[in-house]
Amino acid sequence: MNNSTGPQSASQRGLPVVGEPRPERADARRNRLRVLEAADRLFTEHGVKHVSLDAIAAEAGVGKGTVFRRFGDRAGLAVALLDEREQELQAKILTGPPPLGPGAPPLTRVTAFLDAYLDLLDRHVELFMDSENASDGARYRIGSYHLWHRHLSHLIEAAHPTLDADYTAHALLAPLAADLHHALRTQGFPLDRLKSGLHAVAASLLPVSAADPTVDDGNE
Amino acid sequence: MNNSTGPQSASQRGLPVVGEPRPERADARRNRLRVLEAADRLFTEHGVKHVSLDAIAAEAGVGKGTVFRRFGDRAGLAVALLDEREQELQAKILTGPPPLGPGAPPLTRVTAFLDAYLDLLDRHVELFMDSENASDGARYRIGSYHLWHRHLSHLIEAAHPTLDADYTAHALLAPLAADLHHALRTQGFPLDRLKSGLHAVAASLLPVSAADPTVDDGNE
DNA sequence: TCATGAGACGGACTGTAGTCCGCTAAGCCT
DNA sequence: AGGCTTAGCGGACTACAGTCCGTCTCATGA
Repeated sequence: MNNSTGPQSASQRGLPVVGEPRPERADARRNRLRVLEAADRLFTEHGVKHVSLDAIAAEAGVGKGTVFRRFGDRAGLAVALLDEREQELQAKILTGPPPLGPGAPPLTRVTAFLDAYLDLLDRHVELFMDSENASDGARYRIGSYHLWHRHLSHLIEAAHPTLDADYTAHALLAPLAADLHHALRTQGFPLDRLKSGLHAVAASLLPVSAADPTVDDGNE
Repeated sequence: MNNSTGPQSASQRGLPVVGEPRPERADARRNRLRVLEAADRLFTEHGVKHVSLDAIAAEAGVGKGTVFRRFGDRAGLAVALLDEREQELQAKILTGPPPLGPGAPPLTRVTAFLDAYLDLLDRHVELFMDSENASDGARYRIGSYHLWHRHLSHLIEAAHPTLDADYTAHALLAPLAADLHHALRTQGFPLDRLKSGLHAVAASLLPVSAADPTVDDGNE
């Protein structure tokens, strides 16, 4: 899944394509890459929330309109920057080896996903905050959110068919909100505590199957 | 608990006070009430997110600076408007009759709280969204969030001492984020489904005590 | 090669959040 | 009552997100 805005996609990634309406124009591609590089650079240097889109446009040597047409808004730009990192996790989930990938029992896969996501989130909190909060309800419109949701939903359904898997998946993703993560980390919660806390929640929701290893209860 | 910004409080609410540094000046009080009324009126009339703070200041007949000095930012104004409604719930929890108030077994009280909060949230989603998202991490700095958190944390601790009550309380509050609630309702989830979904999560986390009535599993 | 038009470009423009600071007046003290 | 201190006032100002639209360029096919 590719969350970047704009008519790019398979063709830009070297895949053979047939029905795609129109390939990305050369200048468009050049500018897209310039903007992403500039944003990456400035974000790293000054911290995500101290960089304005004007500054990014200037650094990239393009007009402001170009940035907005391409990425929609601040959230869209953050999403595009996170895309690559998230795709890695998405690939591991869909086709990688267990416990993230298919093959392991549900609770094990859920736990592995939560850990992997928390690691990713922790490494890029600021960017995640931008991507989730820059516009109202942005988090729930992003493609990757839907993918995480579908993944959890299937696992929950498999492990416990009488639960409302759809809702429960949302509830399990809710504590992964970038905002909350940032607040807790700032309050001094170590990452491991957040992990084991969430493990305990997941474990209590899903029955342990015979194949699941024993799961820590999340005590301190 | 009173979340409004500014030197108001007990003395304005008719309580006898001794050590409060300085009472609110008459003009300050007058303007504070004007702003709240104006905001309430405009929000109701045009929808929260279509009303600017300039417009509120104008409607209230005060300068923009006055609004900001008093409420800090957009989120602060929303918090002040929600304050009264939330205080009602807070009172019921602290001193009201069971199941919200003290006396009922933990899981029952948790469930009652979740229901009551969801009702409140559903009635004022837009205002809640403003109060939680208008500034980064605002939700976790609001006084009332801490109160809800402490409440759940105590109940969790009582029902299941080996859990990390502090973290688990955050995790249980996470699905109550205004943003998520709005997104799910917009997607067509009925309120009752959100309630029973959360009940199921709470019930699986906390052991049912002898005194708890049987709890519905949240199935569809 | 060149005419053509879809689509990209970019910067001026708008609207809003939030800041600042010189001015005003409330309330206390004599 | 009158002066004085101090909190409150308010609007001009800044900075930023996001829009708009006239201009320019790439890619195509004749």
